[in-house]
Amino acid sequence: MADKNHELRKAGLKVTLPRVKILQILESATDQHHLSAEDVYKTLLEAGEDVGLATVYRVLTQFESAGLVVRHNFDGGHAVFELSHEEHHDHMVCLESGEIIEFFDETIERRQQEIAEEHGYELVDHALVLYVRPRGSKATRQESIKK
Amino acid sequence: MADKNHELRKAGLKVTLPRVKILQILESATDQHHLSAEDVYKTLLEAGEDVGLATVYRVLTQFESAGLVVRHNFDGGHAVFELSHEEHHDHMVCLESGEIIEFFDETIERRQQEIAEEHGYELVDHALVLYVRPRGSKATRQESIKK
DNA sequence: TTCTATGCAAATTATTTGCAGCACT
DNA sequence: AGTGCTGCAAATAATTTGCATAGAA
Repeated sequence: MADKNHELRKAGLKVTLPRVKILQILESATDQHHLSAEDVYKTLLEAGEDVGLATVYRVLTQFESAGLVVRHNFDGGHAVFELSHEEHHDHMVCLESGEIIEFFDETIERRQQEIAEEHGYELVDHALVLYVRPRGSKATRQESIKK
Repeated sequence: MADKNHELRKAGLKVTLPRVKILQILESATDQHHLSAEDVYKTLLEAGEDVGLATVYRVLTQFESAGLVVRHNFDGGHAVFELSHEEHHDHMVCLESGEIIEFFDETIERRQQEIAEEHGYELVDHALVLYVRPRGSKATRQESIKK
């Protein structure tokens, strides 16, 4: 736990209850570690914490700047945040269950790099999301999960 | 032009002035054919047309359902629309100029397909955006264009 | 005439900001 | 006391919806 606090200090953020709690929530979200600000907020309320939604947004944004979390703008209006792993990865979203699967592919990574260069650019970042459905399902892109 | 009207009819949409105008705007946006609803709205106003912003959103959404346009949720809050080309392509966004470059890469397309399958899924759609900067530039992901 | 489509204003959703009070140094 | 942090409410930004009327078939 001194560990976690250190992460915050290192980021130039004071160790406060909301920040520690939010970090905990992000860490303990094992099954689905992509949470929206609203998700985090609800979890806090359920835990009996008295934290405002505005603070959740502020803290998540600070964490993002500090590199502690990554913000994703998948389709569907709201952003989701995940604790930043050391290793980069992309995402696959199941249109039927809303489940998010992570993957990493060396070939794709390399090609992206090359493509940017071929066009005279330098690759800074990228966002790749595969929208998929279980084999045989009829789920379409339109009916994306609103969750 | 009977051509365009036919496109609309084929989509089950009546040929009305707002729809025809919006289609024209999308077609004539040669240099940068990725327009936000607001962009389209402004262009209409400049052209002296009396069309409401709500209608622009409604029409663009209808066009999307009809497959006439594609909606992209790049970072930065607002969606952009482009006339759907027959051939699929992905996008590269220059963090410095905001310019959007299109590209297509067979290797990446194939790998995406394979990856979905390896995980037991069927690929329905995907979104790939490369955020790039001119060689030597210092532009970062954070300061993305707000345009 | 019969619906569909549109304009306008009000409603929503996601997120940000202003501000007065509290906390820690 | 000083500066950072927080909750709450009000402010934005993007997009959607309700409703009475104008327009296409």
